[in-house]
Amino acid sequence: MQNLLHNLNPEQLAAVTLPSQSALILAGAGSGKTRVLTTRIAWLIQTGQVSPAGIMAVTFTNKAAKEMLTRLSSMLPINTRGMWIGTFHGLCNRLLRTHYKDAALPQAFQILDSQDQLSLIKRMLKAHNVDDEKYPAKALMYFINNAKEQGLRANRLEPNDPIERRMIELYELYEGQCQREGVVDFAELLLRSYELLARNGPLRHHYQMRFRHILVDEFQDTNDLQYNLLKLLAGHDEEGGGAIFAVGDDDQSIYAFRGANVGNMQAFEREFRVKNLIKLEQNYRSYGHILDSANYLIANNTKRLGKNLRTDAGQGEQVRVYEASSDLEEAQWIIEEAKSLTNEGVPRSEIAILYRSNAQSRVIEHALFAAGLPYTVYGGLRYFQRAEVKHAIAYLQLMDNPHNDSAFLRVVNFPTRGIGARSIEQLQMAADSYGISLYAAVPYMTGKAGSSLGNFVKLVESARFETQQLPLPELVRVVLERSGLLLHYQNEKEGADRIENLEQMVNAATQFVQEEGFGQGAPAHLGPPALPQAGEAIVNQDGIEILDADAPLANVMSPLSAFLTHASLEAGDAQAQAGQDALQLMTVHSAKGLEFDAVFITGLEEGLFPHESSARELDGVDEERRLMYVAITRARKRLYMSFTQQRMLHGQTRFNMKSRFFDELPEESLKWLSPRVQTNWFAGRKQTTAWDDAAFRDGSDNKIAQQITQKSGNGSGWRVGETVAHAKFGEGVIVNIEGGAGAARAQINFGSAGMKVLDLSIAKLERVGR
DNA sequence: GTCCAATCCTTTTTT
DNA sequence: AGGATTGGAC
Repeated sequence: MQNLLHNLNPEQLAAVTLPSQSALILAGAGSGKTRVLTTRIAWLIQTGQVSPAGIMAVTFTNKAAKEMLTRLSSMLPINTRGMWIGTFHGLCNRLLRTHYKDAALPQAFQILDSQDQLSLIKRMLKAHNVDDEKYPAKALMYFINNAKEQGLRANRLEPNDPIERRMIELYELYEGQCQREGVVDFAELLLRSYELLARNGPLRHHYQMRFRHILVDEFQDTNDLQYNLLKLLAGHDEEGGGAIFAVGDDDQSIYAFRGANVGNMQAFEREFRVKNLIKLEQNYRSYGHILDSANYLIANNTKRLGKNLRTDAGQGEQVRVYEASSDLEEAQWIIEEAKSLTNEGVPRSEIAILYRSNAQSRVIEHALFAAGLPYTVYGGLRYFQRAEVKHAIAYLQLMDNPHNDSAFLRVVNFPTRGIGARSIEQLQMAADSYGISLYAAVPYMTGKAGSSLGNFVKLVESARFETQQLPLPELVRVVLERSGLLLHYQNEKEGADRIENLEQMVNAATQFVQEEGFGQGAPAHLGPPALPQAGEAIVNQDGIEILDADAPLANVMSPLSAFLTHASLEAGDAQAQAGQDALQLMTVHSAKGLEFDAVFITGLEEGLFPHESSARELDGVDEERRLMYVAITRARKRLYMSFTQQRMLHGQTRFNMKSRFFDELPEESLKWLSPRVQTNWFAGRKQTTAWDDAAFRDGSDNKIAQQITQKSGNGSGWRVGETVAHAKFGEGVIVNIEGGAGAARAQINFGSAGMKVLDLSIAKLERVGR
């Protein structure tokens, strides 16, 4: 115990040792949030207040869940298996697998990822001759997910207009289709679990009695359905429920765009009558100037619970700000700074380059590649999402649940086996008219189409038969062969990588079988044992005994089903081998939860960061500001910020003003880097276009700039890309200049004041020097 | 059934 | 610009 609690600061200690009541911990960035969560669990168990089985801890990412498990097992000499620690989706999956009958699901139900979900919707729209101009698949998907996240089924939605009426009908059709195929989407995992518990009193009561302590990480990211699920589990409206220990940071809520509701924090405080609100404001990560910047910036947001980070680490270095002339030059500057950091002894893996959107990485990657600097880009295509891996998975899915139409269509003619669009269309019609799956409709087909489809079915059947007794990794290997996938990619000229990815799957299966505790040689198809290990019996509505879902997955599903679930729920990090010494490139979103010695925040321009689309959304800029807050607080020792006068985006050159966020940072914490001497990077570059001219004039080399203005110049005395100030419109950036000397007019982007065309001989403009 | 050219679309991302 | 998707030609 002494060990457990020592080294905690007073607030952390208070949080860890709170009595068994619901509590809200406002944990600022770098304040030891994960430490508090895990120590709390360990303390509860060690002091005998709860058994491991009485603990449920929920996170949003698999990474966070794993981290928690690792830390816990280093603190306590206990088996973590009895505890429910995982993501919302992972835990719901476990619940539904155990109680699949009560949830009205087939035992081998499969999980659709977003890709599969979209393709199912597209297929459905086509089958019902829906005008996809009027009802785009993506819009419908958004509509459905949104409804589910609010806990609403189609029959509970009220249409406001004919379009919505149709959407609701389509939502209903979609649900029917999923049910027929035996598949569930991500939102469905949660909604089904919610409904299962809401409907089934004895079951709900059982879990309420079991989970005395529910701990929730990143509470600010919960959506309404997740919050309601928690309320149900904690028995909020009922007698004797458990306690929820919620940890979150309203300032780091950056997922509103996908349904997260920060309001859940206030709602939780109110509805659970939280007496224990503890703020963790001591930061152990960053130096003073960095924290001051973060605090100043976030103070511009109104609706906050209020929190200010502090540190004992001293002020440290100022934040370095750099204005580049173009995105290319920005990238070049980053490279030089990164090189000198490396020379100072900072490992490359401790240097992060952050950007608002993925599209920005290309320019930087290009420059890094040219400079020969090793780098890793986060957030690329994940392993289980690669086309060839999805194909192999589809074969496995068909073997486990042949009624999964998405899987069927993905591979029925891949590798090609002479089954064309025509045959598929006929099959589709047959399936629709009988109301059965494509696979089940194959026997109704006649003629040539019938025989080739029949052969495909035979292939799947025989693969299943042949692998009946094989353990999972062996099964995967056989399927790779029998499906013809390996052969197909062997004949393709760019296929080597794909083959490697496919063979990797055998390893993934081996590792999976070991980690999940399936018997080493257990046949992959074998269902769960008839008598699962000890678990309390529960009597359901119909008086039938069911089992508690505390058994390992091995007891509720076959190795194959479990592996497929794993593939959908944990798409697999693309950069599992990212350990090498490389610069870390990622979006600000994916940087959440990470920290680095040195951080570059790039592209700090109006329209990019804050992103232009945020202006249209309610509280959109506030969310962008929180995003910026997250970015700043990633840095331990050194922070860089950069912006550029011009940038290529979607094939067009844009001239942006520097981000408004610069005006919200404390001046004394910023160090505006003096313009550097021009490097010979520019040498030899053609100067034919206005863009190139502008690229030369970053203010760092005024002589050259003036010369060029005079030579090529429009004689107006102003140049494109320059920042100017106007008495009425404020600061703006010159986007274009038309006409010659004396009659020049400039198109100027005044940001919030809009785009204006001003006559340069009349308008009173001032240069804004930085 | 396959291949290539025209067309579309582009915020952030996890499960 | 670039990639993913779709439609038409063979």
